[in-house]
Amino acid sequence: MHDDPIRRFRRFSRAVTTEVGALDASFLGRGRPLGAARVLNAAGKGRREVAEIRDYLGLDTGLMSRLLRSLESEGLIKLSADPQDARRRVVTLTSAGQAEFKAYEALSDEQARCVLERHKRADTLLEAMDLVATALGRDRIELKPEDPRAPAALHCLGRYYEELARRFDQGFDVSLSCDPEAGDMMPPRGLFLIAWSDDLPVGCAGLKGHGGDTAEVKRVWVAPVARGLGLARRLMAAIETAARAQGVTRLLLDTNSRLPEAVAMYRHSGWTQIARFNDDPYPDVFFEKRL
Amino acid sequence: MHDDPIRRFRRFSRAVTTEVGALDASFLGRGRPLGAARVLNAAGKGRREVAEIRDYLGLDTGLMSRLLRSLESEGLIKLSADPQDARRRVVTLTSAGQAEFKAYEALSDEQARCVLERHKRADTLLEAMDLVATALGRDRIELKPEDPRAPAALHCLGRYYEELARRFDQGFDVSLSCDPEAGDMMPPRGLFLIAWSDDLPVGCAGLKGHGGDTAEVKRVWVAPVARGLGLARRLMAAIETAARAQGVTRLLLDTNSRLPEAVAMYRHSGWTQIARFNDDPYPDVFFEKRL
DNA sequence: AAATTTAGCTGACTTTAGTCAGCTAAATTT
DNA sequence: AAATTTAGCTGACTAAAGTCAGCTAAATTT
Repeated sequence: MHDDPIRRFRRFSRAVTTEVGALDASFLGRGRPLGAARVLNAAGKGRREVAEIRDYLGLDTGLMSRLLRSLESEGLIKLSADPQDARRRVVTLTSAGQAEFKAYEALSDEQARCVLERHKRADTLLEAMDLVATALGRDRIELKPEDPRAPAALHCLGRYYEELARRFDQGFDVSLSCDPEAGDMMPPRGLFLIAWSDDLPVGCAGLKGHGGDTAEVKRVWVAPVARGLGLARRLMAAIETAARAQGVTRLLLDTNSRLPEAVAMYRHSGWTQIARFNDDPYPDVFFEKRL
Repeated sequence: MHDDPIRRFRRFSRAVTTEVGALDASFLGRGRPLGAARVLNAAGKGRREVAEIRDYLGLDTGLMSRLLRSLESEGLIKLSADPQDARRRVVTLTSAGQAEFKAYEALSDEQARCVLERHKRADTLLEAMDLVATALGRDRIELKPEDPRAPAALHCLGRYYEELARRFDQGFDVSLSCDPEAGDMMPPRGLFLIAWSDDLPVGCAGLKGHGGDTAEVKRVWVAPVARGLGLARRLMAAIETAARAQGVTRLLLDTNSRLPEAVAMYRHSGWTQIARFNDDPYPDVFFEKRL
């Protein structure tokens, strides 16, 4: 009875409605209705086009217009015409607006700090929060190309290497493995994709090409908090699509029998096991796929 | 940067505001404003006194009165005077009200089911949800006396025994240990407390007395999802207070060195290690505390 | 018994959110 | 160049939520 999944889920909903709802309500402390505060925050976070903000917050054009007017009359924002298309309008925060935005940010940060500081096991709590947030937002996970040397990419790769080191008996040292050149994992020869759940990178996959009709899939990784959401398949499918678009007809990849989930996934996704095709010391299972 | 705790906490807040907020909005599908629906739900869940519901939902008397009026005119509730105090009013659901309440429950259940069914690792997700919900609601955790044979008590004890079985090399079989009689852990001789986080039991502790001035603390357990919140100390303090009130001047307890957190906690809470005082095969560390 | 407190009701009010039709002006299509 | 589409604004509206003063009647205190 106390293990009933539905009951547990609903308990969770109640808890976050109460607690996170209370956090939201604190925005009212700055003497501005929530709607206006949300618009100011969206603008502060870099959403500059009126249509974009309206869309993001799901507002009617009339309501949006009035909210902008009220922020404008408070002297927090300035509206100007988009130079490309004078019908569209662009929001800019005035310095007072910047300050007000920062005040909201500080409020949120402070609340987060309050909750986290009281916890002896903040790391466990955050891990759980990441997992829940990723699961709830699964339909909004986006795959975006990235430079494999960008911070988010290095974050993913670092986690990936750490995990390999934990899984392999002999550990893992990337300098002993054949680490692709960044240029080989970027257009036009290749690609490096990151899966974003909101602002957290939760997975990656690389396509290493050299312009020929064979390319290699590398660095397929899904964060522990994002497993079970079918993200690896989604990343693989995107990589394959990109490979096809780049004229690749044969894909290769190497992996290791200590990663049985990965091996099983490849087997179930149309990959054929083949003989070793490189002398990298880490992999012991090799696959190919004809596109 | 992607590991910044505050950033991660705020990502969680955004995710639940979006997702759980969307679940709430579905209540509007039944053609009733959210306020009225919330009152109906509170009444359906057993909150019968108007003041209690008003307090729970944080409503003004005027607003509450109007919401009750609207539910009454819909034929969903009946209001009557409290027999003890005719100023107070009591809400009763009519059969139409019961049906409507059940429809809301079914809606919530269905939403929970939808989210959970899509997840391959629903158990991991629920574990994380329990942890987050317990952490966020930590200030609302309540200790309540319970019959040690009640379902919630058996739930806690079962989890406790499972954990002992995992921790002890030789496993744990409660029938080989000295399992207290239920009557010894109930007033007036003893006590059995459960820590409730909303409707989930997340900890327990027993006081086993026999009417004399010595009593024993038994079955102190905190659910993994509730650890790090200081619950064990809170339970112990409540047990000690109850023991004092029952005229106990000396408390005993036995534990095991395979539970080092527990041993450390007792040491830091004024307990003194003493020699073995029973022949139970499982404990190997013994404590006493003079009250 | 009188005074005070408490629980709830009512009317009059405000704020916030949101909808909708019709408008202007710029951009795009024909 | 005319017609159409698009982006946003405005006025007039509604619904929901919430506030507040003043009221009644029951209960409690003095």
